Parts: sequence; C-alpha cells; structure tokens
Amino acid sequence: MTSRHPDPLAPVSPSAGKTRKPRSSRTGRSTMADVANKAGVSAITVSRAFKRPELVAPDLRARILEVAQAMGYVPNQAASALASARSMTVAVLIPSMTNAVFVETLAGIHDALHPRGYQILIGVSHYSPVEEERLLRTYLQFQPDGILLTGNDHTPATQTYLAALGRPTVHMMELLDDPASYSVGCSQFEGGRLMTRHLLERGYRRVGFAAVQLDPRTLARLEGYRQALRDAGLYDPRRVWQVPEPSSISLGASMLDRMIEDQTDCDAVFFCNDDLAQGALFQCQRRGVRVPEQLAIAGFNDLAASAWTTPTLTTVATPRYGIGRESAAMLLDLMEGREPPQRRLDLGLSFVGREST
Amino acid sequence: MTSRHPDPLAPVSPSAGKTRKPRSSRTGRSTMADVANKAGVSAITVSRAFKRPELVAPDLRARILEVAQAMGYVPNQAASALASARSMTVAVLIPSMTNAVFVETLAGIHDALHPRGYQILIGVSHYSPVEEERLLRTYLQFQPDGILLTGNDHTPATQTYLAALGRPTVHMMELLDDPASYSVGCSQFEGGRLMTRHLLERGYRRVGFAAVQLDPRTLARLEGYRQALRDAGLYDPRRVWQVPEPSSISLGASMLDRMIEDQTDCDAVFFCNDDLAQGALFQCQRRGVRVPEQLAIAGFNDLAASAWTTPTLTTVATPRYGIGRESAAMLLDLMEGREPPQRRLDLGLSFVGREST
DNA sequence: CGCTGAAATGATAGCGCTAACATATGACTG
DNA sequence: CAGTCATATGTTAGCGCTATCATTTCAGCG
Repeated sequence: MTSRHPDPLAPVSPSAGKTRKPRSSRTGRSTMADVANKAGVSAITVSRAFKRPELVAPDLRARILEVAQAMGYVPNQAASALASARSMTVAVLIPSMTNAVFVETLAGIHDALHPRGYQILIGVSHYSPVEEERLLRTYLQFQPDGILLTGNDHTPATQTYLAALGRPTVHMMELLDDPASYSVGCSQFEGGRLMTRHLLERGYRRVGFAAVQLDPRTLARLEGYRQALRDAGLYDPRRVWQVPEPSSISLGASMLDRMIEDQTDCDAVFFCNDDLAQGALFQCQRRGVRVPEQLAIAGFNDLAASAWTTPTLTTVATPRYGIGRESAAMLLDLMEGREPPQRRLDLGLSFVGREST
Repeated sequence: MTSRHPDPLAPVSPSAGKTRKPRSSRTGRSTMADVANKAGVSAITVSRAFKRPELVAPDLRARILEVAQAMGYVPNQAASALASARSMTVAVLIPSMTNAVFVETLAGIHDALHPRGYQILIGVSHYSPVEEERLLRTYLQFQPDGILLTGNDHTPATQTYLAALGRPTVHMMELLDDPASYSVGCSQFEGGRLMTRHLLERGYRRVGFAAVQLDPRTLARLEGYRQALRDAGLYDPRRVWQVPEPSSISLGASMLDRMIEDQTDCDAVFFCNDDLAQGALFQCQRRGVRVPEQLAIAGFNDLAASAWTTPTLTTVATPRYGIGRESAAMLLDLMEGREPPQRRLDLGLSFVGREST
C-alpha cells in the first residue's frame, strides 16, 4: 500500500539543512523555508520573527527580516490561515453600496479593522434576506474570523449558519433585544418619532410621510412617525406614501409632485431619508413652492449636502460612521476572546433643526 | 528519526474507508474527507463534484451534493487556495472611499467580479503612493489572482512588486501609453479641455479654475484647462486656485468666497469636480450671485445631484461605473489566460450642458 | 474478441504555514 | 554548584484541499 512511497526513512538533510530545494514553489515566490535556509534558522523561527516578534532575539529577528526583505519574501496568507485556523478576514454584509449611509458605515469598519490587520470581505445583499443568505454561504468558505451584518431581518437558514459557525457576529444599525446577540446602532423608531414630534411642536398639523425602499429601518421610522401622530390624534393614513423603489434625489422630486397631485393638503412632509428630502427641496424650488412657509420638509440621516441646500434641511443625524467603527471594535473584542463592555450599544441620534421646517 | 511516528505501515481503512476520524477538524466544521466518507467516495471526487462537475457522473454528483448539504459542509477556501495556488481574490486599491466617484467604480468592479466568484480586497490609499505601496505589500500576502490600481503614480517599489508578482494588473481611471500595461479610463486632460472650450464658446473670457486634492487626475484636468485657455490667448495664472485639501461641498462654498474676495473678476469658474461646484452653487444662492448671469459655474463628473441644483450644473460625465466594470472584465480575461480585446480602453467622456453656464 | 480510448474514479503527495511539544542555553537561587 | 526556571530555538506533524498520475470500466471497432 505504501509501496510507491519514496522510502520514508531516507535521510532528509541530515544536519544543517542546506540541501532542500533551492528556492520558491509553483508560484515562483520564495517561501518561509527558503528564508529560513538562507538565514540559517528553522522555518518556525522565521514564522515567529513575523508573527510573534517578542519570542525571537532582536538581532536574529533583524537578520531574518533583512534576508526576507532581500528575497522579496511575502508570507502566504492561505497557508497561514490553513495552519492557524485564523483567516484575518471579516465578512461584512450590507444592503447597498450606492447608499452613502452604508458606504460611511463601511468606512468606519475599515478604519477600525485595517490597523489590526483584518481584511474586509464585502457582500451586497440588495436589501434581500435571501440574497444575504446566499452571500453568507459564499463568505463562509473564507472562514471569516467574524461577521458584521446589517439589521435584524435574516432568513432562518442565515441564523442557523451563524449559530453553527462558532464565530462572533455583530449586528449593525438596529439594536437587538435578544440578550445573547451583539448589536450596535440607534433606534430608527425613536428617530421617526423625534422628528415627527418636532414637526408637531412647530405647529404643523397635517404631516405626511414618504417611505421608499421599505426596508425594516424605513418601516421603523414610519412606525415612529405613526406613533407620534396617533399620540397627538392627528394620524391620517392618506398622508403616507410608500414606494418600494430605491431611494434617489429624483425619486424625491417625483414623490413631491405626486403628493401635490394627491391633494392631501400636507403642511409638512417627513421624508424617510435625506436623498429624498433633497430631491423634494429641489423640486419645490423649481415649482415655486415656498419652504417652509407653504410646505415644511424634513429628512433623515444628515448627509453632507443637507446643510447647504436652500433652505437648509431639517433632519436627524445618524451615527453611521460610528456604528461601523464601534461594531468593528466590538467584533475585535469578540474575535480576540474578550467580552465587550456591552452587548447592545446605542449610539443615539441627534435632531438637526434647520430652515426647512 | 521517524521513531515517534505512529507506524506508517499500519492499515488505514483497508477497504471501504469508514474508520477514519468521525468528523470535523479543529474548527468543528466538517471537511471534504467527512463528506467523502459519508458518501462512500474518495475526497477528490467530492472536490470534483464542486469544482469540475462535468467530470463526475450526474447521479453521483447529486448524491455528493446532497450529503454535503446535509452535513452543512462548506469548502475551506484557504485550503483550496493553498493547494491550487488560486485565491479567487482581487486586490483593489483606490484613493478614497468617501469620494462617490471611487465608490461607483468599486460598485462596477464588484458587479463584474462577484458573479465569477472572485472576492474583492479593498485598500484605501488616501491619495498617497507610499501608502499604496504599503497596502500592496499587505495584499500580496493574500496572493490575489489579480490587481486593480487607480491611476499611474506609483512608487518604484510598487512597480517592482507588480512586475515580480506575475499576476495581471489593470490600471483604472487614467490611460497608460506603455504598450505592455493594461488600462481602462478616460482622458482627464481632454475633459478639462472640453469643458474649458465650452466656456469659451459660450463667450466667457475670464475663466477661473478651482483645483483641490491635487491628485494626478485633478492636475490633468487643470492642464487641459490651461491648454485650452492658452490656445485662446486667455490664460491668466491669477485665476487658478489650488488647494490640497480633500474635496467637499463646504470647501466649494468657501472657495467661492475666496474667489470673490480675490477680485480676479472671473466671469466663469470651472471647478475640478461636482462636489465643489455644487458647494459654490449653493453659496452663490446664499450670497445672491446670479448664475450664470453674473458668474458661470461648471463642474466635473456629473454626480446625481448635479441635475437637480438651481440652476442645474453644467459638467462632464465620467464613466466611472463603466471603468470599474470594464477594468474588472479586462482583469478577468487576463486571470483566465485570455488576452483582452485591447490593452488600453478609453471609455470617453460626455459633455453635459445645463443651466449654470 | 482482443484492442483502443474515452470516461469515471481513486491513491498519493504536497501546497506553505503554525500548533504543540521538545530541547538547548544560561541566569539565578539558596 | 545542583536545581529551577525563563528564554530562545528546533522537530514533527498536520491544517483541508487539489495536481498528478494511476486504475478501472466499458463502448466501439475491425
């Protein structure tokens, strides 16, 4: 059975080890063994010189790094991952890459993980839990050391995968009540209520709501709006516009047109995000609708341009960069075996009152 | 020497192979060998069932996939990468993740690579070639099957790495003249000249230029502007404002203020990108400067909001999503051993005339 | 009816690294 | 000055997969 073996007892480089293959592998790149040979040490010492420098004598380490440098040696991450069962990789699943909110979250994640040597694998689910599940399956092949997910609407299979995975997961954006889960975000519901109450305080009585995309976060804002209006006895479902299309400035403009056509007589409209509200603002300018005198307009997220439109846009600032950075920080704690300070981190929201209301 | 070995001649599952380790590795996940055992085939057949389905009899393949599914088997990408020397990974180095232009490029890359099973490793260089070099070194550890770089200003070390790497590289955004290099982009110089000529045709004679960030692409646009004005005998260096800060709407607004203070009497200003131009437009509205009557304003890139400002913004549309998608397509060709149709793909620019000029 | 060759499956080895344990060295202790 | 221990380095094995070549099976053929 072992007859084809090349004699397992044959001497393999008896003493110092200078007789192995001269250099490089299939790929033509030099390997750790090549460096070890040249530096006259064993492979594991080279490994340590890179990964656990404190375990190697300083001058030996310096020599090894020098030799490695001279040979153009680059560690092979796949081999390292295989041997150590650590991929130094984090899978991040977000709904969209064109929405500035998620891009900024991603930037926060990147800024937190990059200095620690972790790489990000980005998956874009297009707001679909089924697509998210498919992505997760793909990314599991890379044995990520941790997972960052957006929101809380996942398929049962996704939850099974995550549970079976044995790697930490942090949920971004929404806050979970399950005490076993980790989440970083802010209350979308509160945000919706906050803004609606502001509009009521300003004296508006016929407040509309424009919802697009209809993802869970938008719907939570809508619920906050409903709650506030019901509390004031002013809720009227005819003043809610829901459209499943993705958000954009031009959609905001066309929704404003539709609202005017619908003649529901709003004195204020709360758009579920700033893109939409900006589009509406532009369209008001075009149509000669005076904001806020004839119609007040409010947005959500506080994008950069919202401080510069005419009039400037009243909105709610969401801590999306912070959500990215803090979820990544929480994940780092978990990946490195520490229990984070808290499992549910609410980064809050802040109301930004401007000219449009 | 081999004395500590567990007798290499001991019988290892004599016939069918049911006596190996029951399941799963260090990580607790089932492996290809586990699936092979359960399905009563050899590991290599399981491998083929996944990677080269045409080599396995259809019903056997179906059974293997079923068993794998039932066991929750997920292939280990690190092991695959190590054994096959293919990481299914592409390193993408971009200057910024907050600039919409690069985000859209990234989206194009993602859309092209994702369906083919390649993952993206994103590096953000913050417009620094030195940082880019450091990133490249990091990403080489992942043995990417291909590299996508932005622009053409790389350190000598970066170029050495790339040459030694033996993996295809495609340069995005700028077009390279070197016949051995692969690039997809558009001429920034032409874009600058195109817009400036338009302004001249419209009768403007005192055309200013606002440059920020001062990356090679901005400077190329500036050169195009200079060329056009010199050709017309109208170039005046006092009308060029250069600021190294990163671009933003608010920077555009403050640059407009500075221009007015400087009293260089421009009748038109060409801003090196739309963020800036939008900020200037907003500031004009605020200060009561009539656009384009008192001052014409032009931008570059054609961002979504530019079609909606008051007045709408004249700009040059850049094919950034297409650049991402086509560079990735070119890279796919190269990674799969095909020579792409062309090594230098110019996706062109289109002038977008609107109200602001 | 033996030969040829394509199709299907298997055995072996090894990708390049690190975990786990083993060993060597020398500093310090009482 | 033997014993103890910390520090520095080495040996062995194996992570989970795929390249390569070997083997088996059987259809088609003259």
